[in-house]
Amino acid sequence: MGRAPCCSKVGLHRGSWTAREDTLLTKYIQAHGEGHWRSLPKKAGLLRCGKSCRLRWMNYLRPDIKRGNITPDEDDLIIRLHSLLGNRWSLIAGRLPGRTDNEIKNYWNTHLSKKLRSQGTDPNTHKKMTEPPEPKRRKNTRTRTNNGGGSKRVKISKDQENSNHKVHLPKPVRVTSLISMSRNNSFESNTVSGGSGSSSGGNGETLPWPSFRDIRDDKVIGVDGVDFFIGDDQGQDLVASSDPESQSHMPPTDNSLEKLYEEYLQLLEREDTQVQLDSFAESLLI
DNA sequence: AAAGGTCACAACCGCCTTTGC
DNA sequence: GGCAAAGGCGGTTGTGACCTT
Repeated sequence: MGRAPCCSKVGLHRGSWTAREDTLLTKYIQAHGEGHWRSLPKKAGLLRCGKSCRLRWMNYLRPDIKRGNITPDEDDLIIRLHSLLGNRWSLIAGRLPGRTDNEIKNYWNTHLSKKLRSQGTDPNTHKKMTEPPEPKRRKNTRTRTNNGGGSKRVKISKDQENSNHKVHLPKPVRVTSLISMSRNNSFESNTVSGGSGSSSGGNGETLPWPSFRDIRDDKVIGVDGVDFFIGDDQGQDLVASSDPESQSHMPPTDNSLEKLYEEYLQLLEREDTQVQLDSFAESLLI
């Protein structure tokens, strides 16, 4: 039996959010905090589905969202993480402070998958494709202006595209300060094909990634002396964040990720890969 | 200048997981 | 243990700006 919809859709607004709706939602969350999404729209005076409110907040209105370019470093990290985690966008986003899963997912679909293909790499398997990449379709020199609404463009010259430096003008920051917010991320699944059954999950290939346990309780796990912070790290780049305690919750450095990734790759190259990876995974568990 | 195509991204949808009773 | 509500996730779609012809 199917579940009832999260809310009655009769009479609810859909589509793009207006500035007024954003303001209402922001002010309500400033006053009452996140959560109780189902009842939130009514209390906040919004004619929106609770899920829509949550999505709008998580992907756009949160103050800790990093606006602007995805840096080459982030670019590289996304590719690496995707090779390990597959289409687990929330997990990937969890390692990129200030970035949302939706943003990374979109960025992957529109930029990185094409980039990998152009390099002769299958974006699903991250393996070299036997066939040469399809000839490039015409490439636009286009203008993008991003003022926060819908799809706007920012000018990208051909030189910029070739040099792989995309230009994303900062999206407007609508909120200056808020009560501390955190996202719950979970590392509960250890396979790419696992998790949501509805997910096509890339190639369905099982990746022996360690089962990072639920990270709602912040944990630090160590591998060969390298500690990995597992937990709420979203506040790292918060401009408005002045909470020293939250600042102590630092995400892993790129170096630690690099090290973990290198170790993972080494295991993949060994003959007894599965056994090694299993023990590798176990070593990450507390 | 107009039409059609392309692209990027916000938002939606449906399913799964977690939580509380 | 079973059920329902709530939260969360990933895939997909809709929209509008920009580009090419």
